Amino acid sequence: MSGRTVTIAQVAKHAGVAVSTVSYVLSGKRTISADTRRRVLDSISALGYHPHAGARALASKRSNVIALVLPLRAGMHVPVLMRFASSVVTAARRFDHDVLLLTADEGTEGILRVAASALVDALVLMDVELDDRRVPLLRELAEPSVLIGFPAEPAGLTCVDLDFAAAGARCVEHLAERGHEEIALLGAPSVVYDRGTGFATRTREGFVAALDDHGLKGVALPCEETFDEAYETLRDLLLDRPGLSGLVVHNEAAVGHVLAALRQLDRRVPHDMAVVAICPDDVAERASPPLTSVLIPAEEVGREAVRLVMDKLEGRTVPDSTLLTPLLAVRAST
Amino acid sequence: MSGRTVTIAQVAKHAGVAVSTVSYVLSGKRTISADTRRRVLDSISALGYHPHAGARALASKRSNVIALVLPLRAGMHVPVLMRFASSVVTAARRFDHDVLLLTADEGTEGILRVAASALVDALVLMDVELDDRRVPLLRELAEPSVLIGFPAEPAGLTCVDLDFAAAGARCVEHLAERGHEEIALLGAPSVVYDRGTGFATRTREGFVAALDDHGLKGVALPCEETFDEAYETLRDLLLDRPGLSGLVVHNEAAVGHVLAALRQLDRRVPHDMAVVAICPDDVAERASPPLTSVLIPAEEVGREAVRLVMDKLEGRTVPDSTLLTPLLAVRAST
DNA sequence: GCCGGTCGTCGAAGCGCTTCGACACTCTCA
DNA sequence: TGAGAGTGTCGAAGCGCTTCGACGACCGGC
Repeated sequence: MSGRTVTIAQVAKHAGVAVSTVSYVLSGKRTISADTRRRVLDSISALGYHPHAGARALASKRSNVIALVLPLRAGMHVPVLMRFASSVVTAARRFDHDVLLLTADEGTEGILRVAASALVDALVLMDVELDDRRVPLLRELAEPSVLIGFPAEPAGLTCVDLDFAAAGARCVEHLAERGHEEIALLGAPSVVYDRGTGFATRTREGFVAALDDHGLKGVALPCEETFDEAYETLRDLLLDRPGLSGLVVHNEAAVGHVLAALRQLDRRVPHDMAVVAICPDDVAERASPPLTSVLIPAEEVGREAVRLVMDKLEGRTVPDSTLLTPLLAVRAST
Repeated sequence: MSGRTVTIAQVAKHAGVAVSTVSYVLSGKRTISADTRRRVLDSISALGYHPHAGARALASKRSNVIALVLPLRAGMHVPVLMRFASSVVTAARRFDHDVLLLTADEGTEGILRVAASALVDALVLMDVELDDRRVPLLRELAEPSVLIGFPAEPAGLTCVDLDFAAAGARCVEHLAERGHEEIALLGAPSVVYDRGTGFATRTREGFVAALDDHGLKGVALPCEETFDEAYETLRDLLLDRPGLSGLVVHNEAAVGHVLAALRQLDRRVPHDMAVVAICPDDVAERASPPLTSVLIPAEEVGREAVRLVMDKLEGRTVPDSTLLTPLLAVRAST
């Protein structure tokens, strides 16, 4: 509001107290009388004071900024990533922290840079690969970090994610309950499996294991994200397995194509083919018909990641691994 | 690399020079002999020195961070937004700046906070509405800002965007050249028009004006983003206008549905219906058939926004308005 | 009535960096 | 040969904040 950068000294003068008193009012680290506190707070809002972030960081060794490392690689579904990202920002603000956005082009260099320069206090990493180049660096860093997703060797790291194995299994279970005996999983594009991305692999493992448990026949296939490729995959699948009556789709970008392809192939949903999706709620709801789905709790994951990283910042010990239980919402497609 | 935070004083000692000399080597603001410079740079890498961001910001009054304000509102196509965002990050790094991510939930408060606390030097705002609540604030701020998109009253602001009016017109022109006489624009969801978002409105205006110029018949309609709604819109449109032979689709999320609906309605592309899309290249290429499209040059827009904001930071004067010329790529759909 | 213990506040010492003025040199040119 | 103009480097003064130790004032207990 007012002219040029207001400093804590001006606030102190205006309120008739010492600079340190203003600081203690703001941080609450020492008791301040109600009267003084009010005078100080009044002065702060009268002058429109905002503490200088750099000065604060220098003196307190805390920048109140966390890094969000978001590679945005091929085959990742961007809207889903953004829901994570957005919930990380919201959650961070609750802890009075801001979020610095790091993308992949700088590689691990960028992580080192923002950590070593004390630009950030802590890091949240998304889109984690099984064999992730960032992981060794994280182990060396003094700054705490939390991964959204699991690398192959998560020992000593803090990871949080939906329990995708349980999600895959939950879909099978649901279809088994509905009496289906032969089902298929259409997953991520094959490039995602090739890269060894954890969530895709783990869903498939959970799916395959559950097939066994329930005595069902079935198969797990990758699924590309163009209509034509999805169509072909599905057509071949139906030729191969005429008894197929249930489909689990774990691919937000392809789910629309799969439904269109089923339409084209004259399979009605759910009458001729039951479909369960693993995707965010809004995608499932907007499909036609609305899809029974295991929702990806993006908000919860982001919030949890921030909570964990803040706990680590405060020196509290946190569990290495946090798996969120999948929830299945029944809609019109099964 | 090394133990704990290395300071400039340690580098100076290691290199046998004064602290200020190290600083000048880093900033290049005074001439330093080649010999000294080398000794200093060697010490820097030997010790693994990274300047403390907070200290630097405090002393230099520059944080080397810019804010990216990204509301993520309903109806916006997230992957497109993220390409902008990602190119902003990349471009900012070229200028040795990092990017702080701000979302909408804090409202204009957040903008004021990061600017007043000197957390950021400048701001880039995305997803600008015609009547944007953030605009008045920007005018008051000492920090320079650039908008990606145009508000209704852009005087005194710096705005950059694709020239959507020209894009709409370019599509019409292309279809006119191909001999089509009656065409339609399927645009954003109606909520986006209702909100008065600039790019949707301006495309429509360009489209309508070009219709006139080329003596074509046609109509511009909003288009929702579920298959069913897109299907209905299209079916009604075809009933209404049996002579319709060309379609312009300006809606990344719906373009797949429109193609699926045309398939379902037995209209082959491009034989029975020519389709031009306004969307990123990869969406156009991945469609079946690949779509003739006006590409949204996300990378270029982001880069340009950063260039402008850096120019303003340096005190250079910049044009109020930067419109990027649309480029049409002909593919299989026309 | 004195002692020890909070409570509330202050002053000062940094935090790690940039930048300004000063200064010792080395060249040039008169 | 000496004045003037660069060069290259240094020391010190901040930048705005947090935090530590100090110190009155006030409390209850003996």
